[in-house]
Amino acid sequence: MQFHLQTPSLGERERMKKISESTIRRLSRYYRSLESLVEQNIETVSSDKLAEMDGITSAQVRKDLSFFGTFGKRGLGYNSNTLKKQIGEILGLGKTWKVGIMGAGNIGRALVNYAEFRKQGFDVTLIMDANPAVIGTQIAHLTVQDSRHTGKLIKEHDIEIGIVAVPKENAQQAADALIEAGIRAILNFAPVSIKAPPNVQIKSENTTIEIEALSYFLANS
Amino acid sequence: MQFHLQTPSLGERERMKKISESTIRRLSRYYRSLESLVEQNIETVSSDKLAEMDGITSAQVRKDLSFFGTFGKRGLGYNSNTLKKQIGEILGLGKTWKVGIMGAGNIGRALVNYAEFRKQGFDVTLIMDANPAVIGTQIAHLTVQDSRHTGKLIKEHDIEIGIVAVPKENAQQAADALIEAGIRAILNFAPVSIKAPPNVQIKSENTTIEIEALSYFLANS
DNA sequence: GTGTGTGAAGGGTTTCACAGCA
DNA sequence: TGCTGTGAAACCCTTCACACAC
Repeated sequence: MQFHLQTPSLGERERMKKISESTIRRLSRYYRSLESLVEQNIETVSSDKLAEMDGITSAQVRKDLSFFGTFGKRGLGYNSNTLKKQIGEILGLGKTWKVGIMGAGNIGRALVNYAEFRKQGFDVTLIMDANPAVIGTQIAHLTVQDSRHTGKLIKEHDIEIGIVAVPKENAQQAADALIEAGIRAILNFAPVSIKAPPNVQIKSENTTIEIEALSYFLANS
Repeated sequence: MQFHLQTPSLGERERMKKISESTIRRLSRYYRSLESLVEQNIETVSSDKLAEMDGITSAQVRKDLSFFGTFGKRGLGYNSNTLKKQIGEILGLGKTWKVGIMGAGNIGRALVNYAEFRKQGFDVTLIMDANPAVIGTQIAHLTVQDSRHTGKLIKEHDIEIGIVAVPKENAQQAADALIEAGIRAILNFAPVSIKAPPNVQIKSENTTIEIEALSYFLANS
């Protein structure tokens, strides 16, 4: 892949200065913007345009990209489709990731049907719950499995990313079961922070925090 | 309220150095941790303990609080219940905020029933959709309203916080309708960035970004 | 001329370390 | 003694500004 000629390899990148969390998140945004440009058949894009689409500065866009290689043509800009693929590669979207969900409540069920996931290569192939009344029921193409067998199920389904979608009281326990089963990347929807060893990556989606930030804004302006 | 004696008033705070987004988000986390301590009848807490619960440093906790006043007793720590109330006050949780949802799909429906919202004083009293097949149907205690009447509905229900839970193609348009109706705080669940005038605050919940950050981590380690 | 890539400057946030008070 | 509150230092991230390539 031509891409690899201009981009540092994984090994090199590991030796390099650590890439910041915010850069990664913006990359994900650029990716989405580029997707939309490609759909509209817009072949070329400048850092200025990309910045405007995401409400940031063009210098930020160029700096973010510069950590991973040089992707543009001076005086011209970037090829939308090529840049999209290159960012996709950086983000690890080149492969399909197998995703397993812990908790078949509102959130768990919604995520099984979340079209954006499959579109980006996240394949939900397992959903588990502890409630006997829920185990065995069908959610789209999946049958809810018994979370007492987490270890076995995770291995059988080759799950690489775990999602915690259980009530906050059980969140740590659910995460522990996933980690125990070898999962090293967890997306947590419960409104508590989860403890994990440093080799396990946890990201949280916490609606309460977002809406309280809005509350703060409204209360203080 | 005794609290106001030691804490800068809104007016004072406005004149002060702007509080960072991350500080606000951490405040929201401390609030949740304190809630749990209060439930366990733990009366006193140190910045160290609070930090440990949230996986950060104690200096960070003390610094965050110091922007708003002095809440602790040297050599002792903080009173859990008092600090909880004080942070709640800062975050504007002293009042009930009326919330309106745009979009009665999976996410919209899940949010109507989200217990954590009501618990923190966010009261969902309106849900709207554009689809005639959905308008008029019941979701818990709410009847789905016609989004063509957004302006009127928002005013009738005194909505202060809007939630965008429509497909990404319609997200900007949905936000525009809310802003047009006078909404100044929007929580966006669509995976696109929304443009708004500077006096309107937008927070986004973007699951795709979080899971792609996990993908990056797995692909690069 | 146009827009990228990037060192250097600037700004902001976190961590340090300790004075001060219970 | 123990833990808070906080200036100062360290660190990190963003913005600037311009050489350079197309």
